[in-house]
Amino acid sequence: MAKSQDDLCDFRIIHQSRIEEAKKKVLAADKVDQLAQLFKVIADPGRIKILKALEHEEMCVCDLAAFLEVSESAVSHQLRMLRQLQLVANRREGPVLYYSLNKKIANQLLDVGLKLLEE
Amino acid sequence: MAKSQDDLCDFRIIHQSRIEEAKKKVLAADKVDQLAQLFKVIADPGRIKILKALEHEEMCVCDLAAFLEVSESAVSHQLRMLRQLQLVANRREGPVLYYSLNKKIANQLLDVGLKLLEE
DNA sequence: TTAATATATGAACATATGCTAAAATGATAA
DNA sequence: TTATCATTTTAGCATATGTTCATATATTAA
Repeated sequence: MAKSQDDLCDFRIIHQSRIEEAKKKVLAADKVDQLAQLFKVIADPGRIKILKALEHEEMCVCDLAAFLEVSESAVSHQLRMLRQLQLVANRREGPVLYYSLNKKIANQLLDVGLKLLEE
Repeated sequence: MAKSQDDLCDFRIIHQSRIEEAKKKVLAADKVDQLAQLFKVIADPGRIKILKALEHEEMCVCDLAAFLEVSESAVSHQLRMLRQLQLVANRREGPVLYYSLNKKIANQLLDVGLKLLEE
């Protein structure tokens, strides 16, 4: 992992030392990508409303569709994203799937976001 | 704001009471949209790296471009988004703009996100 | 003033995202 | 078995996003 002037060919460098410092302290690339993915999943009004609604009690897909006033298919797509990151989990009761929060810290994320908006 | 069966025409309702509860407790629509916008801005590997880099010290556009290994124009576009939400601020010294964090709580958001990924 | 530097902006393009519609799955009841 | 219900999945399309390239702005130096 040699550092040389050659690495810099394309950039005007004003503060080489700051760049080195930043590179030393940067998060691992896969962590950054996972973080971005997480925020991308939360960055949607519908999915935010789902997380907030499930804070109170579990709900089935059909309930959530009525609550959000969108199609069940659309809700199902959104739930899949939340499921992939394990932010929600489901429980089957006959043909009905009940969704609930799987990571309370996800809603903490929403709360910190709200606090930021107030500042 | 009358509630009647007519409101339900498009949905099969399984748990009417849960839907009512969720509607009562839902965040204001504009808050939800602002939150989504905030997370959207943070939901990008480049912008996450910028916020993390600025945690240590202020940097100019050219430094950030070298650090991220993308064009200065691309960085500038990303900085604009961060600026619009006032997550970063800049200070001019001659022709050079130095960017710094404007809301530390933004990086708290990243930390909570990282914690969530560990769970 | 002109030229050079640092950054910002606008337009255009490629990719990603989120919805709808239709078909597929899984569970239950007849 | 067949039929039905709740949900998921696939495909297609419209919109959103992020980058590049070219141009514009702001500051400084000559």
